[in-house]
Amino acid sequence: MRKLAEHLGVVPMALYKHVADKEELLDGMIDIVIGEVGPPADGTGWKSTLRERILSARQSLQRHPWAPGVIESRKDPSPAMLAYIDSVIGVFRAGGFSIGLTHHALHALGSRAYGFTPEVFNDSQGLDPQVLEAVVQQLQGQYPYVAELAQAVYHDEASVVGGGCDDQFEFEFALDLLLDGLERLRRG
Amino acid sequence: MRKLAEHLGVVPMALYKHVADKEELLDGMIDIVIGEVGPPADGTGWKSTLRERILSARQSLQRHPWAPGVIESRKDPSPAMLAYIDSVIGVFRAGGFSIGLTHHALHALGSRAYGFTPEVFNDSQGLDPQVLEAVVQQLQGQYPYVAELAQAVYHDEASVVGGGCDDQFEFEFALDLLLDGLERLRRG
DNA sequence: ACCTGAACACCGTTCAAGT
DNA sequence: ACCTGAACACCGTTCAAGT
Repeated sequence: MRKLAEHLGVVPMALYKHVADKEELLDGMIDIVIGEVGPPADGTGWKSTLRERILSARQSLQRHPWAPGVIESRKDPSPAMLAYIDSVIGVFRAGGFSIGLTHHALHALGSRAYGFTPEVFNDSQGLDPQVLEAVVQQLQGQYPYVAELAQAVYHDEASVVGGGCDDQFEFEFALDLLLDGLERLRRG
Repeated sequence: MRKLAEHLGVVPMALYKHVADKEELLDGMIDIVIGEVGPPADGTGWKSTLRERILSARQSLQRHPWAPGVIESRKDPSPAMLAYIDSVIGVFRAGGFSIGLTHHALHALGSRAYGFTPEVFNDSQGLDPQVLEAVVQQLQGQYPYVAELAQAVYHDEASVVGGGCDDQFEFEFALDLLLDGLERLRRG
């Protein structure tokens, strides 16, 4: 709040005439971001409709790196979140999913439904080949499998793409794994 | 830090003789939690081995509700995290997964590999039927699909289990969706 | 080796007051 | 209707000092 006030050239307490507290501010910020997500383009089957929509949400969120953390910290869904999730449920239902399966599907997608996945291990940024070599060397003894994986992901791909892994690919990989699995369950 | 110090009946600064800063304290705390996870019981195929291990990790984490949030906030993996993840990779590799597919699999599992999923919508706690009715009534207009789902999850199941959804079931549902999909890719 | 006290640089937020 | 100033109740952490 203090930083924002300073940025606006105003005293901290001036903000509290426009916003009840910090939580309300964050709620509003998220509402704007989610509101930027385009509507679902229908007519191509539930899977590709949902796929495009989720990837579109991902694009919106990528313009605001702070958003995932804030979204996770919300305790109640804001109106825009409800509207978005309502339309996602709508896609499932129109695609022939039962209410129960739709419910499980939402849980399975988790935050991915909003276009992001909170990453516990971050291996996406580029790494100096020399630093990598040293790290791998250190891991080798106690964590041989981690070392092997790090070697493969960074070193082997480094010559081609510049090292590290492709976040977009990983996101789509997991998304498709889930969507394909859900389609199978829907049919069964 | 101040709360912890008070809890220990000591002045805040006394803690800093045992720990460099708050981050180091949190690192140590999650090291202990991850260390509690039992070793993988081998000999039943990669899928059930990994399944049991992840569900065991989940059990450990459930004893410490603060753990998921702290794990996500770590920027570098602690030794126990590395050891755990090393053994998970080991299960994949022993099961015949290529390094590349193992890498994608880890990303797809995400925090689920550690036994938790950060939930963006929390519908697990029990709800007063009267409150539910009022909420559903309000949602009906603007968010019909959300209303329908809330109705189904809370009301219909309320007569049987007491309302809300079964976190354990949802976790296993998503986990199996991913593991089954990975098995299919491994074969292909 | 371990603990203490006072202080610093931060937070979000209240309250009473100003225009 | 909007902004201000001083203050409160918190944080994590430094520094110099005590046993």
